[in-house]
Amino acid sequence: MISTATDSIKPKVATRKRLIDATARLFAEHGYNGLTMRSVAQEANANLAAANYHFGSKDAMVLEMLRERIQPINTRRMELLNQAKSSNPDAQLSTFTIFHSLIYPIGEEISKSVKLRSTLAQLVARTFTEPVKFIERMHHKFFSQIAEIYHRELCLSHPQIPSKEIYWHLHLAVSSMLGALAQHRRLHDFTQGKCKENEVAPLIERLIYFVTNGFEQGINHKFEQ
Amino acid sequence: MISTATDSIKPKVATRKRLIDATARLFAEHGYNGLTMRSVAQEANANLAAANYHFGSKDAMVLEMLRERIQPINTRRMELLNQAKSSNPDAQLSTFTIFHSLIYPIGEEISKSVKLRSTLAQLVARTFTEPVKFIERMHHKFFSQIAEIYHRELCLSHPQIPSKEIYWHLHLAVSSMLGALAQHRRLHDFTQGKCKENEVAPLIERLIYFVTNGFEQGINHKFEQ
DNA sequence: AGTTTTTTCAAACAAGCGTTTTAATTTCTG
DNA sequence: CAGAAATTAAAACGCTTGTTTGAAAAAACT
Repeated sequence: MISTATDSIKPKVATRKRLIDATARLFAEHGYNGLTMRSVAQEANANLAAANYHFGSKDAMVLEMLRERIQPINTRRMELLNQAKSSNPDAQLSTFTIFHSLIYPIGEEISKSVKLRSTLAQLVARTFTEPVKFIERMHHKFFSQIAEIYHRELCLSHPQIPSKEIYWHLHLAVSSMLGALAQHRRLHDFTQGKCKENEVAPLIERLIYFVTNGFEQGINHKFEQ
Repeated sequence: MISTATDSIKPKVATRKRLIDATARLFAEHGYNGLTMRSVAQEANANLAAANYHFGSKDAMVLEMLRERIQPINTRRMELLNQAKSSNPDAQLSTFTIFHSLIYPIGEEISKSVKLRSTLAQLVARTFTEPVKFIERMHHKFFSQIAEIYHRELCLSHPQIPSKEIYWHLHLAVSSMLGALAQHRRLHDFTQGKCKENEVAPLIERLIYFVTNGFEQGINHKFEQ
């Protein structure tokens, strides 16, 4: 299992990568319960037992796939956020800048690979809607900390707004982002063909403005309680 | 199967209702594939064969449950919309009024029954994210026509905005609504306990404002292409 | 080279799935 | 009340699921 001279765990085999890719595609399309070890093996041109050999179990395989797909997005988010902060160390970040750093990396990742195009949006979204227990735990581990980071950043930018109100509207903003990703594949049908699914950039651009405006107007509105 | 004197199909039995209720709860919690005939039977205190006897198949049972749960919401939407139009026959509807009629009925239905509270939001949302084919078809049949109605209404209220741009932002608004419903059960965790899940009214109220503002500001922004 | 480790492969396992069957029971009807 | 219809119940049907096994093949290493 250990490769050459380096002591890093790097199995170098192509089968493993093919399995991960197949897992990503099938998980995005059919969800956790709809993904079967046999379908993954077939899609990856691998033997049925290969998946269990490389990952140990179906759970472990799906988790590893999610880790590999989601980690780069979160890394990029922190990059953009820190970049914006360091370019203007004393000023507050604008709401737009904050949400841009949250949403834009997803668009980048979707556009990066044509093969992933109609897949990644749904993959990310599905991690939030899948009812399987262990995926919920994983989601908590992966996303709760960056949610806290964004909440803190938004509080700094809007010192006059109560923390709880920031929470409410950050929740709405994140929910909108996920909803838009999840529904993206329906865009063509929904709009009677007027908007094309492969228009990723226009969607991301409008989405960033949408949540920015919803957030900014919302926190300044007087709600009861 | 036919009851008393009326020739309407009304099986009068309580078992059928218990099965539908159990189906709704388990579908919302575990999705289509995670819902099993045996779990439904157990949850409903019925025999395994009862579900097949009453509905013929798992598919038919789930479809019937969805029909019974979603129909009232759509009916109420049309009620509110027509009510607003007839109270001011000559004036255009405000964006807020339109989205209020779209979103508010869901809050009503959620609050109506305490038992359904944490269920209906996720149930509606799940019909949009479930990857199962026949649910997608059903979804199309149920929602595409009312999507058209709302698109037409928004075009009437914003005659200067191109139809396509209305489509883009209606898509974002609907996606936000669904995302918020799907993520609602995570609200408590997400906000570190600051916002409670059982606060349905505050969520619905903020959601209506959120999408209204996102929509109105968005359609007036100059996007490329 | 030979030997050890890693990877593939076909076959089988028990468990859970939706559905069907057949009989017992309840409920309605005349 | 008797007979018919509707409903419930238990058991079994094939089929698919994730996982395991043990031998064959490939790759790596000294």
